[in-house]
Amino acid sequence: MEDRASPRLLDAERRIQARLGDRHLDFDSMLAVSNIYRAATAVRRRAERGVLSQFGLSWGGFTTLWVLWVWGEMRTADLAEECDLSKATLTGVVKTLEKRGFVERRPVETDRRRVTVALTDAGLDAIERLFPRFNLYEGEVVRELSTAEKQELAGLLRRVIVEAGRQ
Amino acid sequence: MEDRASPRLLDAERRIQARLGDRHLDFDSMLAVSNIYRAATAVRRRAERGVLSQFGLSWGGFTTLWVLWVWGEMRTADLAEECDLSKATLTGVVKTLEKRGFVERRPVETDRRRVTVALTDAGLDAIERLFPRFNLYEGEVVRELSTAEKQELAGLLRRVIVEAGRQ
DNA sequence: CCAATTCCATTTGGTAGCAAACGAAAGCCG
DNA sequence: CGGCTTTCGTTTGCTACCAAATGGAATTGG
Repeated sequence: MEDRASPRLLDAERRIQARLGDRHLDFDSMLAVSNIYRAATAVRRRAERGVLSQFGLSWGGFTTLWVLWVWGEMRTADLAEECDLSKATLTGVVKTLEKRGFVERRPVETDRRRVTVALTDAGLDAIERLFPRFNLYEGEVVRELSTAEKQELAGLLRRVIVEAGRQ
Repeated sequence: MEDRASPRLLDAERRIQARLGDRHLDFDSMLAVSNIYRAATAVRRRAERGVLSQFGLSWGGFTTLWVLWVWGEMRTADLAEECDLSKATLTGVVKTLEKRGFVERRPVETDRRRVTVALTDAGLDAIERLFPRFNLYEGEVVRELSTAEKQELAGLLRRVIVEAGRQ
């Protein structure tokens, strides 16, 4: 692999191994995991500085808007689950989206503990204009990969998600 | 791919396409990108709730400790670069690590604007006990992948990192 | 029915993360 | 030198993120 060939990485591996003494180092797993994290950071950063900044949205804000667009009005708990956020975090994100006028909270008549969240007209307009651009951006960051490689990547990651998701 | 086969995902794809009308949807890129982000979140969450919580460290705190361990005392700017954080963020992380007693700031004699950061004895002890466990954890989250697949994954991600890194 | 429990979103208190503004220190150059 | 510019790390102001605590609302058992 090209990663293996990088002199910088070989140096790092040597240094780590030196500090570990004769203990085992699982370098392949280390590289896979750290690249997952680095890729996510790079991808998020680029999106937030590019497409998303035009609408004043964070990654989490965009995701929330997108989920509401695709699935429609939702209860807070389900929305959090779908966005892969804690309920506490979602409360904050929704607050920000409300401030921007993209989203509104609606009390549930039958159960006054509950609240649903739905897109406003402005929110609908924003996501409809934003999503095609976001999808183009997604295509750009994986432009170096063939269709088969994109699917391969998604599949490998999916297995990691499942494994890491167990508790 | 199994992703393709999931009825939930097919439903989502249909709903998105319905909202897009006849505009093009690059579903493969979308799936690749969103899985990168989901995997990173899952992996980070599991690490912070597991190994890292025992030492009261966040992902960023661990990374910083690890970089200092491998590369030794470093200037703030270089450390931020190596940890893939902004200088501002690193200031905060170092502050937390100082509070925990893992790290210390050292003024640079020859240039009083500069500061270096280095592990304390406690920090060295922590990372030496922590890293082997962390590396085991890394092995666990990618346990479903063969060595070749781990390398394949790392390589694919690397190409995404490079592409997303261009501004 | 009412008391105890469970369920729900929010609040609280903490860390992490960024960009932009700052202030101090070096360096530059006439 | 001595003023201008650049280079540092930090601060400021904001959003995001979590776990745990909270308080109001439903539900359940007796």
